[in-house]
Amino acid sequence: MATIYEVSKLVGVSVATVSRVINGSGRVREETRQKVLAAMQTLDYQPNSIAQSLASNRSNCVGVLVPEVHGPVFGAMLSGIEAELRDAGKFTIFATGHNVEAKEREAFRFLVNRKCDALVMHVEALADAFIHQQTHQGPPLLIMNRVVAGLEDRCISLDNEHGGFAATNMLLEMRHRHIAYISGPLAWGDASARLDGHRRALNEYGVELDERLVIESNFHEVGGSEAMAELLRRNVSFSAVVCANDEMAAGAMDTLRARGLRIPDDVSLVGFDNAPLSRYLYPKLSTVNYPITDMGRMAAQWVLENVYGHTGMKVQHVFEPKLVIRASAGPSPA
Amino acid sequence: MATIYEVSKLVGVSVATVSRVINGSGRVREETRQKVLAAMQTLDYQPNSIAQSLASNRSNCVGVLVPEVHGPVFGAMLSGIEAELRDAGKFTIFATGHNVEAKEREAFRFLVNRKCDALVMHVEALADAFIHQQTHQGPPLLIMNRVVAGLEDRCISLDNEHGGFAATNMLLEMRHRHIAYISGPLAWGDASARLDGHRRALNEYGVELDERLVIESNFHEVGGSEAMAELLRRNVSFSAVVCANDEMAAGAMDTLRARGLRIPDDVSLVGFDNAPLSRYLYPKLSTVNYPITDMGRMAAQWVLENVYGHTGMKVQHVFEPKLVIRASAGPSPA
DNA sequence: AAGTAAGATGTAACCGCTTTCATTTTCCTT
DNA sequence: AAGGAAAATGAAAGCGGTTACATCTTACTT
Repeated sequence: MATIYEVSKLVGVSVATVSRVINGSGRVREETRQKVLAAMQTLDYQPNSIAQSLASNRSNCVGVLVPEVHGPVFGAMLSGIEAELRDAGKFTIFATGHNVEAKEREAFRFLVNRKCDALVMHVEALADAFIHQQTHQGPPLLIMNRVVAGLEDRCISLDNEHGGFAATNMLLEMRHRHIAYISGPLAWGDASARLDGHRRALNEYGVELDERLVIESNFHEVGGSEAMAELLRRNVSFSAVVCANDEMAAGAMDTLRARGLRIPDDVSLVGFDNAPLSRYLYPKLSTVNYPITDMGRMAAQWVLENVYGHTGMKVQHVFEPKLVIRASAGPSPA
Repeated sequence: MATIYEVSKLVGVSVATVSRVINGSGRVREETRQKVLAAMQTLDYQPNSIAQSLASNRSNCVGVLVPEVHGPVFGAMLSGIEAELRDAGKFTIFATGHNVEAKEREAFRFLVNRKCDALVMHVEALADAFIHQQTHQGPPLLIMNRVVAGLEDRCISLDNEHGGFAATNMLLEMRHRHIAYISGPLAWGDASARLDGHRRALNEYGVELDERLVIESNFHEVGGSEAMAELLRRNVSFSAVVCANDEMAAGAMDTLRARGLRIPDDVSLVGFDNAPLSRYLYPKLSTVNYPITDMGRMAAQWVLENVYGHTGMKVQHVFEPKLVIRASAGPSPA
């Protein structure tokens, strides 16, 4: 593969000049520029990006740290980030942390080591303190889906509380008054914020929350299924259930159906995330849209603006979730 | 951040020695090694991987070129690749090609440019000729989900024909004789291989294929839905349908339900891929498992063995799909 | 036409590491 | 104790770019 040196020799200029035309930096006479460009063509020259990185101390790589690569949420997020960055000629490297502190730490080091110019992180286990500390060294950090106090301008998140509110509010408007809630792990910020929204909605309607109708689960299908079974076992009547994500709603739906309960005739069901699966369920699941691809794209824009000096990016830090109304929720029979 | 130079100064040896202990290359007296290790600790030294790459002409990056980042198939594949590579301390960079030639070409250049040590590609639009040509230059290529003549040992693929056979065979064993088939774009190798399997199964049972029961669609949900509508319009009776992927099966299911047809009582349905959504459908979809995560992992192992000289990897080039029997297919009513 | 500032280009140090080859040490062998 | 092979280490030349600074050209200005 041709090097910058060969190009410079072919044109009869110094490597500095070639470098200038490659980067559009400094001034080069138009005539020279054309000659260099032509030589690059003939030699099929491509700058060695590793060498560029070493010399310029900039890798053109953005690291993305997610719990998992696949799955509706992270896949979509990665997708948004990659699309936006690649349009800008930047590379995306990723690593997974599985929401386990040790792994998140390791993945973090892994990416920092690679001299990523910035890191977009969706981490659950790493403490705020760790994040704060890292902002004083190493690459700029952008935190997804979590608000770290004092670093709000480096966070992109969903207004989970509002989403939880909207879900429950819709059911209340449909005259449901006995609404169960299957939550995610309350140690996680998003799960507890969603539940807070649920609480507020009930409160605004003057409906008292029956704690027996709230169950903490794990965001997984099986968890939702078991939670629903437990809910039925408690023998406290309810006409609707809010699940803190769609997967748990899928599990809950399974259990309801197995017990011969009809949806939405006997029980209305609302999920959260608007994951692809929500459209595949039968009946199709009413849910709260989580614009994760857009948020990924926004993360990329933040990086482009704050790290690569692009301008004209309008970064939005908090996204409002919107209701997606489908068939799984209907008016209260009572 | 500390450099190798500072470490060498602290210990009082040359950078060459430090480099040797970092890489475990060459011989270093145990005592010296310990001192170097200690110094690395105190300085919190981390080798600059960019510099390592430049000097060693090895980036420790593997490029992955997929049509999309998200979605059940590619997400899972990426996941398998990343997990395996990271355990080996390698980085994964990815880019998307959207099955469009120009984009695949661009993504390819993008990754090659980054000096990836190897490329794992799931491409549809790039011609065999292009791939052949690239094997003579640039990084080693591994092709996913496609068999390029003459490069079989650089391909990892699913035996799609066998999968198609298995799906139809199961229905035949359930005494179905009028089996419709909704195919993917026949220009794509996997789609046509699956249909070939269908043909062979019918043939082995001595059932003649009615061409009116075969429809070419696009692998998408809406396509499956429309294809099913068209199938019903043709007014050729059938008691079962094989869909070349689960998404189309989901669409087909929608249409069937809208027409008041019961599954599997009136029509049995079989999908392909065993994507997550297949479990969410109602009734749960019988399908053919596509072990894509394993295949991704295998791709990574191929790279580790053939590029990074790891040994003991057992690379399997062709994977056998297996039936996943669920509720959407039952015995023929006739 | 001389003086000068801006423009264009070149020189060479440097980025942080790997690796070849030469040199020095160590440890046997006899 | 001398000789020599093997082991350990060091010196220095890259890897392919970027960039500060120096130098040489141009094009004005008066």
